[in-house]
Amino acid sequence: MSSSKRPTLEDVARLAKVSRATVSRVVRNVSGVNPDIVNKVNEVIAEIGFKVNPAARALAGGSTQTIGLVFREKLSDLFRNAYWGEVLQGIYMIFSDLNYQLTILVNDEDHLASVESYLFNGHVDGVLFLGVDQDDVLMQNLYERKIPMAAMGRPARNLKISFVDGDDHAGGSMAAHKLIETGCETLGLISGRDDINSSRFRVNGFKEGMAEMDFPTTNYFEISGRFTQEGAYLATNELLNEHPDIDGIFVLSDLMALGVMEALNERNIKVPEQISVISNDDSPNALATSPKLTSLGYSSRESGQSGAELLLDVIAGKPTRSITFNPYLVERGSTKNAKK
Amino acid sequence: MSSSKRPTLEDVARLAKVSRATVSRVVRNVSGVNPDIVNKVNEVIAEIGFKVNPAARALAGGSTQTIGLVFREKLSDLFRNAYWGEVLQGIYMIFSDLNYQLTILVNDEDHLASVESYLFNGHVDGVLFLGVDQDDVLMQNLYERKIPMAAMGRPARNLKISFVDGDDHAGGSMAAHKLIETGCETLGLISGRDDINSSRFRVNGFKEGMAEMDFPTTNYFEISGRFTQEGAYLATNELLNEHPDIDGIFVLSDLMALGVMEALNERNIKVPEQISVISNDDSPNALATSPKLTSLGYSSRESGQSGAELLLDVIAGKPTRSITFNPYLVERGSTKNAKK
DNA sequence: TTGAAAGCGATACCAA
DNA sequence: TTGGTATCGCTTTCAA
Repeated sequence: MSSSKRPTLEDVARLAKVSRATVSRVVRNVSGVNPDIVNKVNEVIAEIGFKVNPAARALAGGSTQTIGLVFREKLSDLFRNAYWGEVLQGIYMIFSDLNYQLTILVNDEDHLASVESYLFNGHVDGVLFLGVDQDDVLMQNLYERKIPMAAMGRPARNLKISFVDGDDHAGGSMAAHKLIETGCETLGLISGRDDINSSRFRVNGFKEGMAEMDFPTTNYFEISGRFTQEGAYLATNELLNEHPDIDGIFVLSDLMALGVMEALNERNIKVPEQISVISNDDSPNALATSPKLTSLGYSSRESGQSGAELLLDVIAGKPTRSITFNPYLVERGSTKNAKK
Repeated sequence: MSSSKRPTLEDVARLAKVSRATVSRVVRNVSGVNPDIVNKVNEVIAEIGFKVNPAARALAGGSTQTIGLVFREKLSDLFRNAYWGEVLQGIYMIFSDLNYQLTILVNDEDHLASVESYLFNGHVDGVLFLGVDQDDVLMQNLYERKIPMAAMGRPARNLKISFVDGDDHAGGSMAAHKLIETGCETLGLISGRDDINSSRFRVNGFKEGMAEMDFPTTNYFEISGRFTQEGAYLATNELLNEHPDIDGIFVLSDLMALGVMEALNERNIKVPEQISVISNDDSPNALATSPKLTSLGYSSRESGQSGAELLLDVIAGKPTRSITFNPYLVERGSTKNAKK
């Protein structure tokens, strides 16, 4: 009796005794259809288990129901950073509820051309950037083509796109205050990469925090850990070789903090007795060390949700906007208590 | 002059003075087309920058060029496990070269229905499982519908599907040998979840290893860490409370090992002097502890590549097959040297 | 080996 | 508010 093929709009139309156009309207929730007809059509749809064919829809000019997720790091690096897992979880929650598919795109030199061609060719309804470079070619190009997008992280200033970000500047400042308040007298900062905005912002915030506390700039030393565990390990050793009197370290990510702790451990330096450490992300990585890390964070899962919602708004044609999350400091074992 | 729209097959056909059908053949690399024509067509394609429209292709019954990646864990948990990053990196390498898109699917209770409907509705050419449950409803259902698939990990025995796996049994055995050889006399094992095959296999392998070494079963204790860091932390404490004389621990994943080390640290137990620890995965997580973890591994990135290739074969209609990677033991600081 | 033409299953414009 | 219908761009018989 029933054909072996999947039911189509046409089948629904025939059974409901209406036109395909009407069924299409019902399916897309277009207003202005007689409620009785809506019910009738929905009944038939449920009965025969109709599902729109996304390929047909896309071809006919409708939405693709897919979102391009652009990662800035190699996937293997990405997965070392539990922070992104939280973000992604938030993103997935929003999109999967709306039946959007997420497709993985890696924004590195090897894949730039293919990713770009993919994105330019109408495969996606919008693009969400996980992390932003200072000078992002892909983002720039997509921007020019007016492809709907949003970013987790602050884009270069000349791009008017929606984004969500932690207030990195404020976070950096908080770290400085905390370290100084707990008695540190010589500070080291393990930075990430200057081409990444959030990295620079945190550094600047840290400096401002020191200034606010009238901390002498001569007692402050900075080095890059390149946002990798290994890089931070090396950086820490270099930093301490040159400035053995450092007693407080601010490191810009939990992942790098792993490298810092490793170096400190090897040197038999007690944390926080000899050196206090403040990290950034408040990710599960911050719990993996001993002592556990005092870390700056903001709700990463929630921020992922916000990013998804921002993108959805852009796709819907709403104006771009941005959301900033205030940082909080989770005090764990790697810092001392504030002095009176 | 040039229309603002993307060039289509038809445009190519016109310019090359052949039929659409012929162009289609050239594009799909179908054999039996006059070489001269192939060249001509390819020239035109390059010239006007033609790209096939995937929606049209899919609608017309061709491939979708997308692969469904099925994750078994919540994304936030997944990202705590650097192991999967390596696997995914390998997978991405293969598929991105072939212009396949990867779409993220999470196989948990909340999403089962939507994921299933997505997969059943011809959105993908094939499905790759990242991790396998003992009793995987989704896999079972896809199997019945004969949707091309492959798995990272060993599926339930009644499903004839392609998979790649480490030899978990052998790995478990190696761990037992190593621990016993280095002088441990009371062994604890932090298992994962019994419903996950690789977990059970490792446990069985471990037991067999003990038997081979004539190790008394009365000196062996087992507890589940549920494959989470927190779970392993709790499990370790419970285990040591009941059996304080344990001097060797085998824990089934690096992630869980983080929890084990945390517990050991809190108890001021020296590793490996008082307790030796062997972990499993040889992932970046194994480097995050102090001392670093001796861990069982097999090339995870390579295995990801193999998984991708296996799936591609299935999609191409080749028979199912499986690949087993032999485990190796990376000795780091958490174990002692073997006694003479 | 090549071409003609019939779909594939929606969307959206234009009338009614 | 509803329906008719052209259209999207490609694949795939079937003939020639």
